[in-house]
Amino acid sequence: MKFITRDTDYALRALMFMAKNGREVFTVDEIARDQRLPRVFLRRILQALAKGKMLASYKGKEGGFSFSVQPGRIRVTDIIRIFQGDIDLTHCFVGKRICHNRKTCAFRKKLNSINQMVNRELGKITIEGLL
Amino acid sequence: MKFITRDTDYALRALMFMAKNGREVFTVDEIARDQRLPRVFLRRILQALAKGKMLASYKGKEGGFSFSVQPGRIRVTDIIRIFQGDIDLTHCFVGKRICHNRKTCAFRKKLNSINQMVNRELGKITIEGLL
DNA sequence: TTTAATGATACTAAAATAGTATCAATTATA
DNA sequence: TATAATTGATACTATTTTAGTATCATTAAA
Repeated sequence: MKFITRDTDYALRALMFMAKNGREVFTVDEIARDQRLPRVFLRRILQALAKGKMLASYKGKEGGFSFSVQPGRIRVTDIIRIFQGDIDLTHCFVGKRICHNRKTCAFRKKLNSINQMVNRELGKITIEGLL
Repeated sequence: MKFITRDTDYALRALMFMAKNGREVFTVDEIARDQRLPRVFLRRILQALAKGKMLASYKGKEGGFSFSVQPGRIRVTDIIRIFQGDIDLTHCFVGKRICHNRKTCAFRKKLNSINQMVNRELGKITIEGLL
């Protein structure tokens, strides 16, 4: 059961690396080298983080990526959301054919409360907290 | 984020159907027909449930499947376990390269406690409880 | 103007999931 | 005892998702 996909994983590693080395701007290449991650793939990941407003990006020579949000304010759930969408454990009964009574369904209620709990707890952990 | 795969889903539906129609023995075909599930696939699913000791199976004419555990004692987690393995949300950092300090890692601790909670809560719901 | 960076996007590869096909073994019953 | 109706086992195919590559365009510093 895969809860964290590789994009999320690599993103977290990259962000942790950046946070640890409190510098300003990092290029894809230096992160990839240090963390031993596939460059081109990592690049797309950092681009996504930039689109998701977690990082700022600078094109051209001497360019790279820097935090646009403090590492202490980036939650694990924010990263998961960018790569895997909202955490939603309630996509259970495919097509929902069985769930006529979605509002009263005990299973769904239970899944919902579990879901909230997972979100709440993961929302407490930030990049900084991971160091 | 897919928490429940299709096997698990179909298995739950089939079991709910069986539990609802308190009869003894059901054939794959009648369950498939009623629930509109792909027969051959469903068959493999019921076979797995039999291997997992949730159902008893009877070969030959007039054969089929029946509960070998009361529906009130079959937990959702039992079914998930059969098709998706143990619920484990802690498979995070691929290869664990980053997690030197696995014992002290705050993230892992958090994931572990979330995991326990999910298991505990889903362990409270049985097939009977889903009806 | 060159070089070192990201932006965007199309493509390929690998793995997981979903589903089919088929033959063997078993059992009730005509 | 032969037949038909079932599950057991297993190999195969198809689809979808995940992982990763290739490449050209754009930007900006030196």
